[in-house]
Amino acid sequence: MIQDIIFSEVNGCYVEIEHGTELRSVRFIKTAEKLMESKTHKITFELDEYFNGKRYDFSCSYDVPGLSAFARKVLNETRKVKYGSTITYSELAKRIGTRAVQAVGSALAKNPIPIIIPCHRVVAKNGIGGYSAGIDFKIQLLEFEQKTLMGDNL
DNA sequence: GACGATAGCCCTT
DNA sequence: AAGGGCTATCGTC
Repeated sequence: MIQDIIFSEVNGCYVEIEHGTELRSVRFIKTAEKLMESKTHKITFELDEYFNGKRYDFSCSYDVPGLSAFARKVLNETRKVKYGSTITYSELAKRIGTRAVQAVGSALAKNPIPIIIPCHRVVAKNGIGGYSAGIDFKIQLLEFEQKTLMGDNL
C-alpha cells in the first residue's frame, strides 16, 4: 500500500491518496505543518489536475472492498453527476429506485474516495446537506467547479 | 410565511 | 435497537 500526497489550493489542505495497483482511498488532511508531496499513481496526477481546474473527470478503476450492494449503487449513481452540476439526495434515491433517502446520505458519508466519486455534488433539497470533511469543503469544491466552468465558457 | 418538532423512509452497525 | 450528510407535513408564531 502506497500513500501519495498532494496539496489542494481549492480548500487549502493536503490530500492523501492511498493505493496498491488501484486506487483505494482519498482523504483530506487538515494540518498546519508542511508536508512533502508525493505523486506516483496515475490517479494522483489526475487529482492534481482536477485541483488546478484542468480536469473534469477521472479514469475510473478503483478497488474499494467492503461496501454493501446498496452503497455501491449509490456511489455508482453519484459518479454520473457531471462536473459543476448538483443533484439532491432524493433525486439520487429515486434514480436507484429507493425511497430510503436518509440511507443514501449515510452511504455517501462513507464514500472512501471523495472527488473521484463526487459526493460533494449531492445536496439537500433545501440547503447544502452535509460533508464528511466539513461542509465548508463542500462549498469550496462546488464554487471552484462553477468558477472553472465559467472560465471555459468565456 | 417561517421556523421547529415530528414522523416516516430503510440501510447500517 | 438506534441512529443517520433527508424530507414532507403539521403545529405554532
